[in-house]
Amino acid sequence: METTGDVVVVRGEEELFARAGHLWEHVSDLACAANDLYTWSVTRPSGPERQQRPERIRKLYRPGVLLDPSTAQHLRGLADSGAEIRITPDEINETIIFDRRIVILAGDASYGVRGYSVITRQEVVAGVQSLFEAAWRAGTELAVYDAQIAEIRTLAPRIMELLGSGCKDETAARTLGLGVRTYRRRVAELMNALGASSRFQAGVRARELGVV
Amino acid sequence: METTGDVVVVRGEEELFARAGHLWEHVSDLACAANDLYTWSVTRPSGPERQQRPERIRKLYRPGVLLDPSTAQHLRGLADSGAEIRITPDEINETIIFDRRIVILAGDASYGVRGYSVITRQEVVAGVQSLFEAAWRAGTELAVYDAQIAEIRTLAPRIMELLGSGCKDETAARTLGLGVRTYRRRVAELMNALGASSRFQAGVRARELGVV
DNA sequence: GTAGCGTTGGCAGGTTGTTGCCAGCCGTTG
DNA sequence: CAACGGCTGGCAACAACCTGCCAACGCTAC
Repeated sequence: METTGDVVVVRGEEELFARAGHLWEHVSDLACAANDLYTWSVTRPSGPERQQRPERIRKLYRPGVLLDPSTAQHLRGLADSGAEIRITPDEINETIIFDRRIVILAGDASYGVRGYSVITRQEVVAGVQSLFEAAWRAGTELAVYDAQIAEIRTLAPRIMELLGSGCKDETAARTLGLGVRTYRRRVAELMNALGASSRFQAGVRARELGVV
Repeated sequence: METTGDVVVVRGEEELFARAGHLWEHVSDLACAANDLYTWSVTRPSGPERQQRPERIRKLYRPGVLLDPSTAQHLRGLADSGAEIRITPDEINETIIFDRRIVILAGDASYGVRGYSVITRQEVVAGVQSLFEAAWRAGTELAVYDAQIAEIRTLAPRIMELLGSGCKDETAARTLGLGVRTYRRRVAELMNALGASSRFQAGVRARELGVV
C-alpha cells in the first residue's frame, strides 16, 4: 500500500475490499461508472454486515453491457428496484463515489494486479464528481437505450460467433442469410456498442464482456 | 447429468469434479490437450487426497500459452519436474485421457455452463487416444518452441497493447520505432501463435489467454 | 577485407474491411 | 390504391491490412 496524504493507492481487489468495504455500510448517495457489472461489486460486502440500501444509486455503463441478454435483464431488475441507470457511448474511467465525499478510481486492468486510487481530498473529489455529473447528463436512460439495442442483441450472439470463428464477412453473411452489406452494417453497430475502433479491440472487448 | 451408457455428459466444473476427481488418485499414464493451463486443473484435487504423481504426464498446448512470460515459466517448471510438454499450432479439442481407459472431452465454452463428455467405452477411448497420439507426434518440444517464440514474447505485450488500443498499424509501428512492414510481420507472428485467422479472433484469444 | 546470412523496411499487388449511394421491395398510412 | 418511410443488398470508392519481393544494412566467420 502506498499513501500520499489524501490519496491512497491499493493493489488488487482484496486490498481494496479491506480498505473500502466499510464504506457501503452507511452510504446514502452512490454514483458509479463501470465497463461491466463486476468492477465495483468486489468492494461490496454481501453478508449481514450490509446495512440499509443507499437512498440514491446512479450507475453509468457502456452499451456493451447490454449485448448480453442476462446482463441486460439484471440491469433492468436493478432499475426496477430503484437504481438509476444510464448508458453512455463515450469512454469512461471506472469510478465510484460515496456520498460525494470519497472517490475510488480504478486503474488499468490490462496486466497483473489492478491498482485502485482511494481519494478523500475534497477538492479532488469535487472535481471527479463534476466530471461524473457531466458524463451522467450525457448518458441515455437504460430503458431507451435498451429498446434501441434490442434488435442488435438478437443477432449479436450469432455475429460474435462468426466473427470469433475468423471467417470472412462474405462467408459469415451467407451463413446468416444476409447480404454482405447488411452483415457489415450489423458488425458496425456491434463495434459501436462495444466502443471499439478496430476489430481486434472489439474482440478483446467482447471477450471481457463475456459475449463471445 | 445425462447418461448414454458408456458416455456421460456433465455440465460445469463442479459436476465434473464430483464425477472425475477421483481419477487422479491412481492414474499412472496421463495425457491431455488444452488451450490454456486451467482447463483440466479444475478436475484435480489439490489436497492430501492426491496420491502419488503419475509415472507419465504428457501435455499438449497451443503456442498462445507461451506468449505470457509467467505462463511460459510455469510450463518450463512442469517440464523440469518430469512432465512432457509439446506445442502444436493446430486446432485441438480439449481432451484428457487417464491410463488409456477414460477420456474426458471438453465441450464449447463460448456460452453458459460448459459440458464435458466422460467416456469409458473402450473403442471410443482407443479412437480418441490415437487422435491424441497423432497430434502429439506432430507437436514441437516445449524447449524448442519456447526458444523460437522468445523473440516474439518480448515485444508481444507492447503490440497487444497497441492492437487493443484500436489504432492503425502505421501509428502503432511509429510508436514502436518500427517500419510498418516489420510491425505487420510481428502481428502476423502473434496471429500465428494465437492460432487466429482474423484480428477479431486474435483479440478474443488474447483476452482469453490474459495477454491483453 | 570480403562473403554469407538474417533482418529491416519500402514498394506493390491483392484481399479484406468501412461506409456512402441508390434502386428495389415491403409494410403502413391516409 | 398511392405515397411514404425504412430496410436490404448490390455497387463502388476508399482505407486498412496481408504478404511477397528485393535492396540495403549489420553482424559474423573466415
